[in-house]
Amino acid sequence: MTDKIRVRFAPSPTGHLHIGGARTALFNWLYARHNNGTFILRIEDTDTTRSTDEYIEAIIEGMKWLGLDWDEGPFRQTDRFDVYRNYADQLIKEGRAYYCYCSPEELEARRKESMAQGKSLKYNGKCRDLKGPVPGIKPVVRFRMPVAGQTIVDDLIKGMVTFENEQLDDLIILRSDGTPTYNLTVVVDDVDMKITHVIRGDDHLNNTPKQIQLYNAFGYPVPKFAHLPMILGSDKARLSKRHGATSVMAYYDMGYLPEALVNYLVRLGWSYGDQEVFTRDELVKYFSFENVGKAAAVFNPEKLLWLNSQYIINSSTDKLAELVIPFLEKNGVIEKGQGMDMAWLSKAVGTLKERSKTMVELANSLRYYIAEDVEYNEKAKEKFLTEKSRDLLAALKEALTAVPEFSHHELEQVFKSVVETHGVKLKDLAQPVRVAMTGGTESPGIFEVLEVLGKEKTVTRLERAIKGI
RNA sequence: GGUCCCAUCGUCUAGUGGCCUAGGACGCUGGCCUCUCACGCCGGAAACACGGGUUCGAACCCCGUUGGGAUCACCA
Repeated sequence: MTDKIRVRFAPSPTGHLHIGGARTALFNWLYARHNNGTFILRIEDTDTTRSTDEYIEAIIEGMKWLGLDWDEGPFRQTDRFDVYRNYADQLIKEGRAYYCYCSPEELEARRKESMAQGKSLKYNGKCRDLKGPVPGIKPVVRFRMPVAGQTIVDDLIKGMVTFENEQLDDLIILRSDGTPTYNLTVVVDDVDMKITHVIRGDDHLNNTPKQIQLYNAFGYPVPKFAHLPMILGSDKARLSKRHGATSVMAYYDMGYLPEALVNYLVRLGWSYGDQEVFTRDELVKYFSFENVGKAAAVFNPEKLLWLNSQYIINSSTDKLAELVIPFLEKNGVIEKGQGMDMAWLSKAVGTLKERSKTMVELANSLRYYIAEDVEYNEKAKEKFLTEKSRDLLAALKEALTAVPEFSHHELEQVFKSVVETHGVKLKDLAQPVRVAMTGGTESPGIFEVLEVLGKEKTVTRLERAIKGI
């Protein structure tokens, strides 16, 4: 029996859950679920000046929408300051950490100088061997890094990565106000929460050897690491607001299904042969770090859009009908809280789902089914609502009023006979009717449209079209 | 600048020394289907960054070059 796998997603609440964070969370979640492990949510809010409760809520909202459920937490680091203090005190007592009285200005000046001389920017160790305190200055606490030897990170994705210890900086673990910094809190928490695998973005790879030294100092076993490659924008720079929407919930607003985003994100860096579309169960079943690539990936909105359209096509019309309601309220097609005939809506959605790439598109197309009247596209009206089509439309209206049942089959018969008696092609009738019904030239099959619309609306719209010619 | 990471079509990727004349997907594009638009189906253009090795044989292994990225905070 091996130990149970425990992983965590540890966002800092200084912004919404963004695409990169969501993917990190997703890979953690997948690894936990694949191995029947435990997924922990930990909020790293030690930067009290930038962290807010609103962002914590936003992150939780995003995770819930994506269906990334956690087993423990959310824990907040601000609730655990005394824990970190104890660990830091222990290091000071053992001489593995020391007080540093250098001022931020002094440090900054030294960094600039090092930069100018082309040297590494690490701390020069000025306060390393200070005998007593410097009066009048509140010191920070620095961790004493080993100055010789190497630290090797054994990474599940990158392989063995070797760092020279002399490159490692004496990092600050306690600020001058006594609050702990990131490098202390992650290690302490990962130790405390018995994290077995640290899965995070590879922007943390350079921090890892320093953290390993901290684990060593505390005498704890080092967890396994997996550093995921970054997500880039189309210009190959790290994905940011400049590249468009980066907040996960912005994708909800744009009409994306969470399953599609999840599928897209997991394929950014991970693959399973040639398969492109996965169910969530398949993802959990197949996931492995062996199939995670090492190279950074460019975020490609077109492919996400295609995946979304696939998920819409493959979703049941009942589900889609439920999901589209908020979008109909938002675009003003229905009133908030207005009752809907869900069976009918579901049928309407069925005619539209394979031509809607997003829920927003679906909701917009639904307008001509639901609204009392349609607005003509000027060009469409000009081209198809003509003298020539007036008689056809009139004949159709006549024939339709006699039809008892508005079914696909019945409607097809009626159209056929009208077309035949007038010696025209189906398209000569279908397009004008389409404009009369939807206002435009693109829509589902005309028989489907009429079936959903029903007799009353169909006849009314035909009359209006004829009158308008 | 120091350190670290990375490198297959425009993009996401398959490929783990012979199955590669390099496969799939998005996008682009030609056609079919057809009452329009989609969906779907069939076809096309499109890549191993470069240079050295190793080997009978290299997209795959090694070295270098080039190019990209990350990081070097009293941020996380």
